Amino acid sequence: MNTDDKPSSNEPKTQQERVYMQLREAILRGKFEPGHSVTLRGIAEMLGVSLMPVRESLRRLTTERALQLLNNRRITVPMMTPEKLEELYQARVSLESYAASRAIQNIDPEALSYLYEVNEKHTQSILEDNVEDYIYLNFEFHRELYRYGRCEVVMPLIESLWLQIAPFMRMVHSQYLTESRFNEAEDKHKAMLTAIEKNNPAQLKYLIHDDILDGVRRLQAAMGWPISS
Amino acid sequence: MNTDDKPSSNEPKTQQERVYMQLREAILRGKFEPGHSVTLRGIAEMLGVSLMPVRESLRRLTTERALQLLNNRRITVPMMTPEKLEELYQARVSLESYAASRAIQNIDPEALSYLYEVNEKHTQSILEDNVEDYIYLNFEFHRELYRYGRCEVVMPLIESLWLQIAPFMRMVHSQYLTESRFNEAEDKHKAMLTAIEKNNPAQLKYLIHDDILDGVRRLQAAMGWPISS
DNA sequence: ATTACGGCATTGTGATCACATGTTGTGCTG
DNA sequence: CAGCACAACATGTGATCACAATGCCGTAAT
Repeated sequence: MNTDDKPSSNEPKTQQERVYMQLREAILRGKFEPGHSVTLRGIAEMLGVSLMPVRESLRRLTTERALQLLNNRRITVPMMTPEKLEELYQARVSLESYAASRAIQNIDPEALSYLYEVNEKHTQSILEDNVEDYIYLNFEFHRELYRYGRCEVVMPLIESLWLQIAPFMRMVHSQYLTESRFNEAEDKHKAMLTAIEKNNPAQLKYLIHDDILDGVRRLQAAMGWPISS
Repeated sequence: MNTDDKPSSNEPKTQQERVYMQLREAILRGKFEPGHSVTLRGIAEMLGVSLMPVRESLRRLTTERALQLLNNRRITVPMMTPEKLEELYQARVSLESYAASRAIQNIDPEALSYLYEVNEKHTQSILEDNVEDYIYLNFEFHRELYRYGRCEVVMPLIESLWLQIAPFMRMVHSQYLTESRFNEAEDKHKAMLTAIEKNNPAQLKYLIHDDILDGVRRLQAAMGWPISS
């Protein structure tokens, strides 16, 4: 009798969903190298499942532009170009600023403390030189923040953008290390939490813009590209 | 020898691609009714193909949020809510303004004349009460405009948003008829083309915002929802 | 008349095979 | 040694079957 209109449950029921989540997390951890090709049978063997769940998962990921389906029927991790990076930057700023401005009014003390906790782990990952944790926890912090904006339309778009830049976050990280060691005073995430506590949406949006731009600048530097305005 | 790195060719080679394009166009024509369920075998029988291409196509469309996969394993056309509409509005304005501002500098006279042509057909569809053409040609005009922005990242996001509102454009259209007949002076698309000719990005962005907002308002009215600011 | 139960039909998912296409390696030829 | 033809392999796509889960509907008990 339970018609159960909810779009989907949280715990994956199908293998396809599990495979998708695993691949997704792997991408968001920077485990996928740009330009490398991904094969159905390779993934299937790696995860110990048959081809079908992998097929559907990769179809999802190509739709989200996390992977690319060349017309030689080969699936690869897309490369980056200066033009794509510029677009990713603009789109992230627009959508994430919006998500943040919606979230700021719904963040209660409990949520805030959890954000502090995530950021603490993020900081730890930097000190420990754990690159994959660094990449993943950065996204996790942003996701946890925007979560309270309840953006059921915008959030999937943002996550699609994340999947597209994630493979290049290793370069951002390495650039991080070469140019300057982690500085507590420059903890942009912590500044965001302060802006939230002071209920200052404008400041929060500025910090998000700055945070995203910072990553873009590092990636441009690591790629040897000219730094945009 | 041709490695052919281009992401995909224009002409669909696989059945899955053909099925996807057909379903996509059907959605962008308003042929899919909100709340209705879509079945694999139903589509397969309708299009005369087997289950596999349909499976992959529907997986793509659910990823783009054009369709919804309930946890009863049923695929349906999503309903609209005031909150979703608000998000769709904000996201469309942000992304389409950006796409337009990028496009305006690349539109040559030839492109402009084609845009006039598309808009002419769009106007025709209104006068002929051809609802599906009206819905589709509206998107087609915007797509053709943004095309010259060469937004390979942002464009897929915009199209995802279009797929989500398309099923509700019939209501926008009917509201169009009830409140006021088509007025040549109110042809927003023509005003956009004028803004392009005068090379006025700010005006173009304003007109796009206004055009999108106009549709949102009509939908809100048709749904009996309060009109947002 | 209403509700609960049970059997049947429908539906998405998973598995397996066949196949067209593209890739790679190898040996022949100039 | 370079260039090319051809075979062997790898890979995504399509088709078909099996199956568990879900929905649907008629029947019967209260």
